[in-house]
Amino acid sequence: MEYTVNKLAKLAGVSSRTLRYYDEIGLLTPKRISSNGYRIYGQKEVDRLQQILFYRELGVNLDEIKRILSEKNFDGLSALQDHLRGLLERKQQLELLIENVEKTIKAMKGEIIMTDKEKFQGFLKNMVDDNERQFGKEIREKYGKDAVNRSNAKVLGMTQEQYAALDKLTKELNETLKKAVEQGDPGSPSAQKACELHKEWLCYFWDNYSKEAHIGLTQMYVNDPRFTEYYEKIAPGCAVFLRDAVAIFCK
Amino acid sequence: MEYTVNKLAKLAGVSSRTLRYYDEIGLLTPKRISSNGYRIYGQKEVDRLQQILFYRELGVNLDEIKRILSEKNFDGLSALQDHLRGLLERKQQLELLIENVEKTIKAMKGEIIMTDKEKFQGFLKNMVDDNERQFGKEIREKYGKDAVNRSNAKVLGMTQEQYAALDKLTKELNETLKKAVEQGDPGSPSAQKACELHKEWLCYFWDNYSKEAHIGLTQMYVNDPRFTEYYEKIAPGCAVFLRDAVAIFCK
DNA sequence: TATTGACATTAACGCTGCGTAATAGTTTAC
DNA sequence: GTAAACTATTACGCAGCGTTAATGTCAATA
Repeated sequence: MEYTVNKLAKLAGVSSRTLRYYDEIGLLTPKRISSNGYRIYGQKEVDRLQQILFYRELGVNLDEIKRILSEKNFDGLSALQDHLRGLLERKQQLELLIENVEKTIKAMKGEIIMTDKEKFQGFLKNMVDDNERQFGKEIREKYGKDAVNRSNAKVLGMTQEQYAALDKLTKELNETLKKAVEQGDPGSPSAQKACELHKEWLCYFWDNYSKEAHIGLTQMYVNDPRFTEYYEKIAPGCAVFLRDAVAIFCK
Repeated sequence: MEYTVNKLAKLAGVSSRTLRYYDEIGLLTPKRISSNGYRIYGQKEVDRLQQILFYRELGVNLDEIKRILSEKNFDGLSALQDHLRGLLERKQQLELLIENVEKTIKAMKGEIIMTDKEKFQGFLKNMVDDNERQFGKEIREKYGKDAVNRSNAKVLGMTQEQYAALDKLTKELNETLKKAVEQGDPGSPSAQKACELHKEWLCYFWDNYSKEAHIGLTQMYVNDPRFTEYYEKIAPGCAVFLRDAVAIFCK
């Protein structure tokens, strides 16, 4: 049985271009060239193509396949074992990458939840203010200021103590941070204090803290203009400063 | 602070070629070009490069990075989530590949152990024959023929029963296979019987049998000339026939 | 028999993200 | 003043083909 390029291509499920390419690189040369210049393949070539595709499917590159098939002693086993090592390495790298991306996404989400909460706090504050303007002390008389706060806190899914503590912590963090930035040294005690506070603060939003995530998050502050902007409001250069400080803090 | 290519390159830990390339594709254009034609980068460019490298580290391609950074609303989160999906897909493909390679390696090892055992059997047989020729019935008198066999079997790490059973099974398999090939139909009862025997036979070498591995192994018989040769001795076209029969058998 | 459509051929660019020359001009250091 | 160190542009190379483009050949039909 003899085949032209397309016949063989269809038989093996590859493109004719692929066969020409394999001819070009000397991986699979036709049995003969007919008088009209057509490539003619025979049974031996079909078999060899099968072997080629077999290894190709396993991700072996064409040069390697050529080597494997050309070697008399045909040690496909150790070739595949080498290949497997490469694949496992690639897998490890990929897994590392995925882990990083997931961590980053988590950090971003943490930030978004936080900013959402802040927005929501602002919204509630306005509502309370409006209520107060509209109804004067009525509301306070009915529920008491603490009751309103309690309700706000509840909506946010926190106990009032937590809420108050977070509020206090946020202010403390921002102040400490501001002062530290003014001093200018990311390694200074006040900067490191700010890092400690930032870590505490983070734990309000994160289920599990890790140094890497902390470093990643502060890098995010620098990379993402939206977050940078937020921190620029506290002090100019604050995002970069915090990142550098946290890098020292986590070392 | 202003930087020429190499300054910025060293600062960011990339090559100057990379920066020129980023300029070429419009990913990072210098702040200005000085009178001598040198690229001059400013602080803004440094920051942008940081962002670029941040995403690059996560495996995002340059076009995508350009898109992310150019978008006003800068939704890095969903971009990363998209990216993550791609990565997970790649991981899955890679894992599939690894599984296949491992399976193939296992099959090859099974075969090699088998061929080694065959060689060893041949070797032992010769030894026994030689001994018999040299020492006539001396050996048999000393240990008895069964004792020699027992010792042979022991060297092979099998009980004598196992050894005999395997031997019998191998012969039965080969005969059945030969007849089936002569009949020519991989779906025929005798062919399927051969498959059943081949499965049994395999279980002498494999700890855990699977249909996929069985199919993979018989494909190996076709792909690997060394194995093909072995089966060709039983009957012409035997390897291909067995593969096709097992494909039906495992269906 | 002339034409058409399905095939075949070679040659060439394109993709990704740069590495690596080659060639030539500029700035800096001694 | 000259050499060393830097800058620039241009362009090939990498892997494995996909994809035109321009052209030739074969089998079948009008």
